[in-house]
Amino acid sequence: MAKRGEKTRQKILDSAEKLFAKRGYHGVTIRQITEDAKVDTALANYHFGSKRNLFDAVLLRRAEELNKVRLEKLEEIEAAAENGVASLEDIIDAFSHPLLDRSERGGPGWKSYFALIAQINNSPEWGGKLMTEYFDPLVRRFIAALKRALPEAREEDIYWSYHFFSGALVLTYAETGRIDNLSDGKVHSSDLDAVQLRMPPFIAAGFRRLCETGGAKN
Amino acid sequence: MAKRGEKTRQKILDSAEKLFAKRGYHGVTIRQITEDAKVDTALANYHFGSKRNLFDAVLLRRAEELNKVRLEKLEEIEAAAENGVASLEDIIDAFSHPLLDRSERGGPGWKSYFALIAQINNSPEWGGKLMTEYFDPLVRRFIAALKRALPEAREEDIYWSYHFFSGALVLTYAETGRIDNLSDGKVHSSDLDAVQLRMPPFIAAGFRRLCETGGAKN
DNA sequence: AATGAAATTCAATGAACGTTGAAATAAGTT
DNA sequence: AACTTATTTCAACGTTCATTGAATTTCATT
Repeated sequence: MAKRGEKTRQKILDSAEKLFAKRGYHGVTIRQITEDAKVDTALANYHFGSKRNLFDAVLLRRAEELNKVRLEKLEEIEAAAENGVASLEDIIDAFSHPLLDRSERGGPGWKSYFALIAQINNSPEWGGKLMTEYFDPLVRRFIAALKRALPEAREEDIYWSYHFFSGALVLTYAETGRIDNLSDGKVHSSDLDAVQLRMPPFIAAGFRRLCETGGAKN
Repeated sequence: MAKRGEKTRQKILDSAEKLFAKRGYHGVTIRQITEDAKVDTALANYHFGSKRNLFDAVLLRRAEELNKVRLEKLEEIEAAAENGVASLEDIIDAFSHPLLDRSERGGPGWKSYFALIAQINNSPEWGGKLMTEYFDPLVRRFIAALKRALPEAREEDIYWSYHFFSGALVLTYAETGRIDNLSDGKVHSSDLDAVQLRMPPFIAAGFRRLCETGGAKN
């Protein structure tokens, strides 16, 4: 049974997740993490080997569940479609709903996790490499579904459309509060239910405009 | 004449911009910056007071030009429209083109600057506060134009649509190379001309779907 | 050439960094 | 209860951090 130090491990992971999300990898020290977790400083290195390994462990912990549930959702809607080809709106929802739902209702750990992913995603230091490492297979599976939903589309238009979609989604779960300021409180970045309502139609319309009607030329 | 130390100041700003863009505020040291700029370590503090002030100076240097040219472009297209109401596509282009154009053709300094903005934008540490500080007045002006272009829209739909637009744009000039990986080289994140062609139709279609046709309910 | 302010160099500050090895403690196995 | 291994504690390692004060150099103006 590998359970003696498991509680400590999880406490360190929780604190690391929270603090990395707030200030980024370089903005947080091992001492801050272990102090927040109320464990000895040396335990972070004992359990994870190095600060960098701890960072990877934080990312990996929730990535697996996330990839699993998103894939299941995609397969589900494809199975429900009579011809096996899911609708654009359903694909977009299957891609984004598991994320927004966990950020909204999964507890503070999930919220921190997504805030961290949002930072990593837009940084040249981690963006290309880490995101590819953790999420590439799943994204490729979704892009295949998108291609089937838009059989006439040119490949580049699919990729750019996905890119726009991805940017909109990532900024959403970054939850920086910027839109709260801009709208003078009329809209709240934490209202992810409002996003779940609006993202599929918005993004699907963009996809169709770009991928169905000859795209950029019109 | 305030020019004796100006060359040094600019060299420090250039190196700071480059390195902050690569590794973020906390991931860069004053020593790395001054070494890259080939000036003495103490000069960063002499000219800028503190590391944090240097960071702000980097952000401010190009923000002013950026806000100026984007506002001019918006006023230009509004003046050209017969009723003073610019088209959705034109507004979107006026908002994004000055950024993408400078990132593509403005030299490495501009490219670094946008990469830095992309990181800041998605981080809770800086995102809400700094972006608001440097870009709020301009964005509010654009949102006013969007409201005129979509007179029947509900305000929340405008804000959320702008939010999606903003996320797509920011990820674009982050240029993390992720889409290069995903597309196996069929699409390049550095090909901002391809984005300029596709972003206005994609985003405009999303706006219309959300803001014209009753939005989320359909 | 002399003056004085601005700019630069140099050396050093105390604080904080990630990491480590040895000692102490806790828990599972015999 | 004795033994063994995993975990935790404690103190310290050497390095690097942002910042600073004093000395030196540079340069425009006399």
